[in-house]
Amino acid sequence: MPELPEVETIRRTLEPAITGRIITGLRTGSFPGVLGSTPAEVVAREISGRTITSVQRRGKFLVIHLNGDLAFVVHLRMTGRLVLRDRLAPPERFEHLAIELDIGLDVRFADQRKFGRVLLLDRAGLGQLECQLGAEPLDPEFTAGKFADLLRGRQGKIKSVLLDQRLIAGIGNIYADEALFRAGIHPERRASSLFQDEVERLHGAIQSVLREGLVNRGTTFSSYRDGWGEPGTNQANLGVYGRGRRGEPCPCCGASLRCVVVSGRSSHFCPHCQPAP
DNA sequence: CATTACCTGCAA
DNA sequence: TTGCAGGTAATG
Repeated sequence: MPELPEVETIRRTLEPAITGRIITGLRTGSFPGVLGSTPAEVVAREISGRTITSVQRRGKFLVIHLNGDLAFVVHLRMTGRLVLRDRLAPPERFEHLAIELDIGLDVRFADQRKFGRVLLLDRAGLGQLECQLGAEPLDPEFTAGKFADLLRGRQGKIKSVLLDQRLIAGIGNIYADEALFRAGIHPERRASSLFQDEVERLHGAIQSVLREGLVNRGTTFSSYRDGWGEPGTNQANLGVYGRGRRGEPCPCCGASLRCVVVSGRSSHFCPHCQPAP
């Protein structure tokens, strides 16, 4: 579900609604492990009375800053959701956590598969997170030249590089396949084998698929919802993702799309537009 | 690098 | 009933 466009869409829906609000309480459900190893009572005591000062995103992480150098760091993994609900609204399906705000609103975390986490971190914890993450692909500093530097000398497959959060933070399986398709590059090409024009095309394709995903408020196949619980519409904008398994026609040339496993992930591509290495 | 584990629901 | 899922950490 949640790659950069989805997490950023959630951030944009939450930010105006919860910035400046005071946390009044915390509720956990049947899976307190959502908070990591910190007991819920400890988290509740630490955050109660604190003000939400900003809502940021870094890669696929959502960061809810509180006054006094603490922050909730949320990772949705595959099926996590973060939604705003009235205090009196019935629990979400698979709800594991509710952060209660002073205006009668809850920030609720729900996750069918229990992979996602909501961690309370201090300044040191945020520093560790930051140093594990690579470039922000939509940041103006992420130029084609910087991208080329990342690829230089890398023997791994280009798709693995795109998915490696230590190199570029925020791309997942959907947008990786879409960017490679748009750039006409096979997912199993070696990163260092790309020619300069291919690097530039792929750089542009990464930015355009992410920007379009944002404009369309994310891709919803099943579980993804924005901060108000609404689905995105970018699924209608995809060229190859999810279509290789049934051999659907390439939207560009009509060839039968294919699906192979690359770095453990299903990878959809057009054998004609993206020639094998 | 490739495989497995973490979980659960859903489509084939 | 089996296999698969938008992610990542751990393991061989």
